[in-house]
Amino acid sequence: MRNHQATIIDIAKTLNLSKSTVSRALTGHPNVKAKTRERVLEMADQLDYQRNQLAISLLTNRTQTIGIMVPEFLSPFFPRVIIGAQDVLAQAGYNVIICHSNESYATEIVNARLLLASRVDGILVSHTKDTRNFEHFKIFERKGIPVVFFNRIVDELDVSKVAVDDYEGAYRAVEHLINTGKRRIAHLSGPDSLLNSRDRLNGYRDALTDNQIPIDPALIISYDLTLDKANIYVNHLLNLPQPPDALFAINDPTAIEALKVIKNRGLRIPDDIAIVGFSDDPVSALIEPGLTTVAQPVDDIGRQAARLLLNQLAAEEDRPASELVVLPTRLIIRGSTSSAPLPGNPY
Amino acid sequence: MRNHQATIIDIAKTLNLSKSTVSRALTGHPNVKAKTRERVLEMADQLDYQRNQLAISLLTNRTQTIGIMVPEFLSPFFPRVIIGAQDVLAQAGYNVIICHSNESYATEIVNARLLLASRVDGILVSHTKDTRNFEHFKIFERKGIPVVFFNRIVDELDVSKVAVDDYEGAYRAVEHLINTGKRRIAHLSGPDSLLNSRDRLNGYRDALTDNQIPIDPALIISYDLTLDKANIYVNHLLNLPQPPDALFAINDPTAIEALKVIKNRGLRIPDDIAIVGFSDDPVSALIEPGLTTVAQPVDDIGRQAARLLLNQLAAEEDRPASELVVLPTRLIIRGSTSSAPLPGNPY
DNA sequence: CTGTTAGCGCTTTCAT
DNA sequence: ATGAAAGCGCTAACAG
Repeated sequence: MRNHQATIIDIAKTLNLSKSTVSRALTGHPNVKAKTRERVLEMADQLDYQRNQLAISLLTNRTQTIGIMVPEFLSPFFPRVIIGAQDVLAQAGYNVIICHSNESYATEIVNARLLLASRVDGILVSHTKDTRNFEHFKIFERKGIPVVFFNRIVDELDVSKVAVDDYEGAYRAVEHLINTGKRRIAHLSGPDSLLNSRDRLNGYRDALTDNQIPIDPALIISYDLTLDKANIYVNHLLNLPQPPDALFAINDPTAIEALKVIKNRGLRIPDDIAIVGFSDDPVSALIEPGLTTVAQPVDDIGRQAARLLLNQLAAEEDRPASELVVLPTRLIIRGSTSSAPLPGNPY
Repeated sequence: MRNHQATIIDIAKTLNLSKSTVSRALTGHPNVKAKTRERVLEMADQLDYQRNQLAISLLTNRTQTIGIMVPEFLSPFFPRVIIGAQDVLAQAGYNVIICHSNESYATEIVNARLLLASRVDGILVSHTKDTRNFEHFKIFERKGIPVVFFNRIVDELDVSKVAVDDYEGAYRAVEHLINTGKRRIAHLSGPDSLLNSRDRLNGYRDALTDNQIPIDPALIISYDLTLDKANIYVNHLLNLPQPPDALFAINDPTAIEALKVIKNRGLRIPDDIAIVGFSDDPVSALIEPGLTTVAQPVDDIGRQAARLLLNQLAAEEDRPASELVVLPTRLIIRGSTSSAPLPGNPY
């Protein structure tokens, strides 16, 4: 059974004060006699009083709560982003509600409604791979609730965004493969609905073209990020009449799945086929061989996104112009592309 | 700038109705003319109306929100538990606020206050390794807000709890090491403040004793789960005059850290030294050699904890008796203890 | 079927 | 320095 939760009225009654005075004492208003404040504080403590944030939020139209929407958080990427964001937001006095949509567009819409009903003051979003309509985010904009996209960002919304330089990261990765002598470089790409997926694909293409390597459409496979599909596609690539001598994967989980398949088939990595991933998930340093990968500043993505949101929140009057932050990536070379790791390489 | 958010009063005014009628139409109350309901719904849609959950919560004294407190969520364990719990809770119409205390007792207390002020209907808790005083959880109990502990549970609170059979899991793991011929089995244990740490230690001890192997205190090291310390302790163990021939680690991250140290020193696994972890983090199957580990039903821990909480929530009158659920573990044998994996082993 | 009224817990004028 | 009263958005009696 739910017990009665102490309210300022309870404190007021016991102390023979008005609730106004109690409220003032509790919030640190100057116009309260020191003695009175002391008595109020003591009684509040004694009654296990906790201010009811709901009532305050209803009054002020501010919940001090930020919603974070991510497509999943089983892989280590999004939890790390969330931790970074939460750190910055907590410092500014904001709480956080986390929603994960499990890569489902329908769930994402439900979650958006939920955050709207919870009256969050702003949201941080990385959309699902199936999201092509962004109407449910525009509602926030119309209501003046700031939205910041991160990692998976969208052109068609005029909001602040944080991304990494996916094009550049992909370009450098493929360039590295070319430098190690690879020529038939396959790309296991993500769905076309994701901008970062398209950017990485473009980086891959341009790196090949700039190095006079023709693009072979048979070596480019776009898939929906479901790992068992990755398995199928890697096998498909290896069964080609002219199989690839290198694979650039859209992300680390995909690369690791590929690595497993390739090892199972008894091929040598990187001699028969080299592999590069994207993100530098912690696993990538632990597996054998270590996975060469494009590292993203994961924490920073969250921190920056939170800061952009705070910028929007700070503006009392009309919304400040939206900002775009693009963070750099860093190629980390490990055994999956280089049998003799460079000396001095910290990995 | 924050725009005005449509309220039922806005709808009522535009339609020349009373707000009660609008409220009834919106909540699906039967006593509304079909035509009226239709007009209300249409106008609500047109105005981007979203019910204000704050107002309802203030009225009903129910927020339909559950707080989940975890010590960290960088390792994959807690995110997986949270996903399981969230799944069950969402089905019952509850939202979730996630707090992580970063293994800090002080942060945990702050988070508890926060959840109290947010008026959550219940909480799921796994406490920090530094939590020895549980007063901040007793406040919930006093207010009649149900609390369920999971994974890291506590004897001194009379609440529902979900754990795995840590003792049994540890016992079987050590027994397995003995069966493979190991005799000097070290244990890298967790802090004494965690019950599951103590239980695993007891399982380790009893397995040795039952097999007539004397317990050597020099081989038991209790540490604070900070991975760089694990590194130091593993080196320390290997430097002993009589180094261990096997290591049972409190969890997989510790085991993997040990594995790295041991490989770096050029020792053979499992011949020179075998390793067993605890939890079966996904990494454990990917590293080389694969890590033998005690698997926990991670999803189920979250689901069960959520169910126990719903049981408490469902009870209108006095609180139902608290329940204890102990889930089984399963030993998964991989290369770190067995150079020739058993045929038919799915891993 | 619809309108009126009270009140959830709190902050904030406006009086005193 | 303190009290009285209004009101945030909503639901739920209570009237009609």
